[in-house]
Amino acid sequence: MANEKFVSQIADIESDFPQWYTDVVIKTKLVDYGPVKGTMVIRPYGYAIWENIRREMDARFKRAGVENAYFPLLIPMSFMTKEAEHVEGFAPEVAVVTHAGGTKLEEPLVVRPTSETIIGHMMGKWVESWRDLPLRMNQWCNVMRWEKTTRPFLRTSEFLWQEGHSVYATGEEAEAETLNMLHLYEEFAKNVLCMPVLIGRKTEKEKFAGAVATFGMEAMMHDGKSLQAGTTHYMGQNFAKAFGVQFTGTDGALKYGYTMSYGVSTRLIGALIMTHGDQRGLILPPPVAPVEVVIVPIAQKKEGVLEACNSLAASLKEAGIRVKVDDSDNSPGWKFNEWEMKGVPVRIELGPRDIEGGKMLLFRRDTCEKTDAALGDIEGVQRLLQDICVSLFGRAKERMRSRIVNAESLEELLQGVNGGNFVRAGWCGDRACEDKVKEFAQATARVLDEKCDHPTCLCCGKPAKHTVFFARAY
RNA sequence: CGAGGAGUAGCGCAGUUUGGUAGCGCGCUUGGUUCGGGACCAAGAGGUCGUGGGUUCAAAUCCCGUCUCCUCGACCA
Repeated sequence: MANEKFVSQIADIESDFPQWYTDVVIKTKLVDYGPVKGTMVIRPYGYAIWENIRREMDARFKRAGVENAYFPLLIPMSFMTKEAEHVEGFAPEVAVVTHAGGTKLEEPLVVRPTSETIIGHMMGKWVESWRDLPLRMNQWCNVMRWEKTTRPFLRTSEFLWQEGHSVYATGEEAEAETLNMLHLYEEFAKNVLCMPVLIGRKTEKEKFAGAVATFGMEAMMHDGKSLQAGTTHYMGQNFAKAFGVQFTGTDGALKYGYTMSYGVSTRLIGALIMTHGDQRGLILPPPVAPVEVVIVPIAQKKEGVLEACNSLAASLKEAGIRVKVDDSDNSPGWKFNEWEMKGVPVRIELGPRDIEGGKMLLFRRDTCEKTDAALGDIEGVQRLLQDICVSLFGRAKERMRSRIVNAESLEELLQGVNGGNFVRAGWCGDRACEDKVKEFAQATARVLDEKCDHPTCLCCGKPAKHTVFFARAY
């Protein structure tokens, strides 16, 4: 059987999903564990996925008019303490530099867990007039949060991300941008990651430390658990006031700006793996796959086989497809399994028989179906890649749709999440009821639905203020 | 920090009960035959047994200390 060894070494996909996940990530050589606890070394294949995500995301930011900038890794401790809620939220998980240059520092330096404070500090210097607004920036960088438990990509002490930060003259504009970026993320998830998401506002409990409102996009994993795949935050004037981000308006009055921020991280790679992957390993959506098409020569030492493969590869490359010819000395069976495990969307098998008959064999990773095609049918390959995108999104969307259930009581909610569902339920808005849900069903409020169509709170029975998507989360 | 488990070759493990030559599988190296779903043969390289101390003629093995990692909880993108 195909992949028997691999499958036998990993835990069952449904019953022990996190272990499956970790094994797959390590075995497919996306990452290694780093020497420091909770850190990962991202290998070239894994990093190439991130580079593709970054390229696609960057293009969208540029189109939206956001420019890239860079701010320092180390932040003075005093910056962190300027916004009360912010420091309270992040204090437990920051790494602090106390010594440098062989002496103890007068003021400790925080390794950034996020850059609101240092960017707020610089915005305070850069913004003077209404003409300076809006100021919209993004940075690609690494951040560090000393988490207690970690898992590659999903939660690591250090991770790569983009964080966008903007300041506007009015709250309405900043709030609108918060939603714009949320929708940008949603579109990105759909078209680049082929991953359906739920978007919406977060509860007070789940909101970013120091924000007025937080919005999130949540993706459903194979096992029905939820993964926060991106967030946007509206800060109001909280950070502007803490860092003196003031400007003179058209009326000559001195006013505080309104800030917002948004970010997605390498966690998206984890989301991809857990959304699309199967027992054979990864399934990567073509837009982010480091290799979109792998060509496996059969009997590659025979006259003309490698030449035919290389020539086909050249044509595909010409058409803008990321292609690789696996001319290594491994057996074809090995190569099939290796590249399936690594999630390459399309494999082309090309041997003496095909060359003679002017054919090639196409294998699509999402359904594991094989079809014949005319040798050199580049457009056919392009169509197939396109079809894989549609099909991946379609089946993930269908899975999510079929796994959203409604509940009117805690018992129903528990039953729902136990069955691997997202559960829609009414909520009165009280923190106590939210905590009760966590305690009773280990489920948390992921996002609030736009409409409220449940009459009562599932917990206390009082009139519902919101309809909430509850789920167990990673 | 609470509970449980594990440290022996690059990886996965056996050996520990009952002290006595450092083992197995995979991987790696070399040569050859192969190649349409994880091929085969032959030869070879590779180990401070986490670490400190103790008992002993003799410790991977017994005793005491210590460090690290993993899983589950509380915290979190």
